[in-house]
Amino acid sequence: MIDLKLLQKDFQTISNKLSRKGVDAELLENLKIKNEELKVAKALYETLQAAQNSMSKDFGIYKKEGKDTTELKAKVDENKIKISEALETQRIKQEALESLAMSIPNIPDDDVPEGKDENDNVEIKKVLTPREFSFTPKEHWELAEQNGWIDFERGVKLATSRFSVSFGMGAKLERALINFMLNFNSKRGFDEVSVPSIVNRAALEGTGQLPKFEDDLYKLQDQELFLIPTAEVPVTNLYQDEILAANQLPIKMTAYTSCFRKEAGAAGRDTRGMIRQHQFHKVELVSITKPQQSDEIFDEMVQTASDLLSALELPHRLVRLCGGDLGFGAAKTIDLEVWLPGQNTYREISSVSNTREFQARRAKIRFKDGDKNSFVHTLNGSSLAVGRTLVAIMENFQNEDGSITIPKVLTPYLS
RNA sequence: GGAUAGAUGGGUGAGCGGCUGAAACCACAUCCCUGCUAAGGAUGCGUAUGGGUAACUGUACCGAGGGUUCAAAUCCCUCUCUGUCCA
Repeated sequence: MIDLKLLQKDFQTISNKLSRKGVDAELLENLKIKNEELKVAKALYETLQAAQNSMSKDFGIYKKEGKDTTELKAKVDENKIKISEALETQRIKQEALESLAMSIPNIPDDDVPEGKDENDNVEIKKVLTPREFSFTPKEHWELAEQNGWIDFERGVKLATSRFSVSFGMGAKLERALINFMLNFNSKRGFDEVSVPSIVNRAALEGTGQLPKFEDDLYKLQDQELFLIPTAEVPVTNLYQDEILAANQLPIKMTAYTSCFRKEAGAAGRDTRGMIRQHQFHKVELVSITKPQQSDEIFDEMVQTASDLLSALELPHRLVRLCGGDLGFGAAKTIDLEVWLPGQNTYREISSVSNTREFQARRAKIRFKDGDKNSFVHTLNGSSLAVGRTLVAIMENFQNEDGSITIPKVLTPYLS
């Protein structure tokens, strides 16, 4: 959630910044007005309530002293009607404000490039050089089927389209990758956690998936519970509504979970293969930091994901997302894109974001900042998407006969 | 699924419907005293939000949501969660 005080104080700046994320100034104007209206309504209610409280106190004193309370009672009853009216207006204003405020995305950092969509993202650097093939490299689905690693039809049989099944070495490799990634991240100081795959509405509101993106989520039929679209949700919300001690920070965590996404609006995109599935494995990094250390930790997370790809000998590049491509909660994001020779292109395999205090404000995650409480910064990033890593391994390590060489670092995990 | 007990501030744990935003203890912070593997004393110490330069002060919050009342942590209802017992 954006800082309403800041909006009130420096409307133009906020509005300019958010316009880069495609937020209409009118919407913000509206938010500002709603905020002011709420303040007025609250002030009225509180004044009336103060009067009521003081009269009630008098009432007690009167009774004790045996004085007549008829007149006071009349006054108090009259005031009571005004209070209930004032309270109702305040409640309506509050709801209006909240529902609007919760749907406004985070303010992008100043160094976020201008741009409309992914075509305006800015490459930072390439890491490792893609190998030269003496033959035409195949795409991963062909290799996956040829090697008997992945069965797309049977996934559909069990569930629906965009589900797949891994067999044999395909399944083993997935498991090896998960373990390798978790160990790698642990060595970099990210503590391993294992969390629920189902979360409640408050958790999703905390990280920003709700209320705006309910269509992307799988929801349980009988309860207000959802399948997680990313481990970011349960892991970040671990500290929801808590005030952390300054010396607890930074908290750096890594978690493996399955992720579930409806991929609404992705019709026709990546329909073939396992680039875009409804269920996929992912190892995530989440950090909770003091504001002044979040940039440093952000870089550390990007570096960790990049080093992980390098350890797997996968060529990749770092891309700074432009304003228009930035996610709802992100102030800045760097994507890691892995080279896929079969597709002859770089594809997203990790996305590292600093949400600054956007999620912390929603999830009420604070820390003791000297003698006052401040919001923490929260960051998240994949390290890495397992399915896409498997895809990258297949395409980069393929041989002319369609067989696949296993990256050296994974062999200890496969014995 | 049924029965029953419970849910209070960082922790333990009091709390007659009004003087309770909440005793006490622990923890924590600052200071004092003293000095030896310690102890003692003083003060402060919940969260959010409004007003005020500040001192200070208004409002709300004792699992959540409703209700009764001039007045609710305290009474009533519903729900959630936890413990125990039964199936």
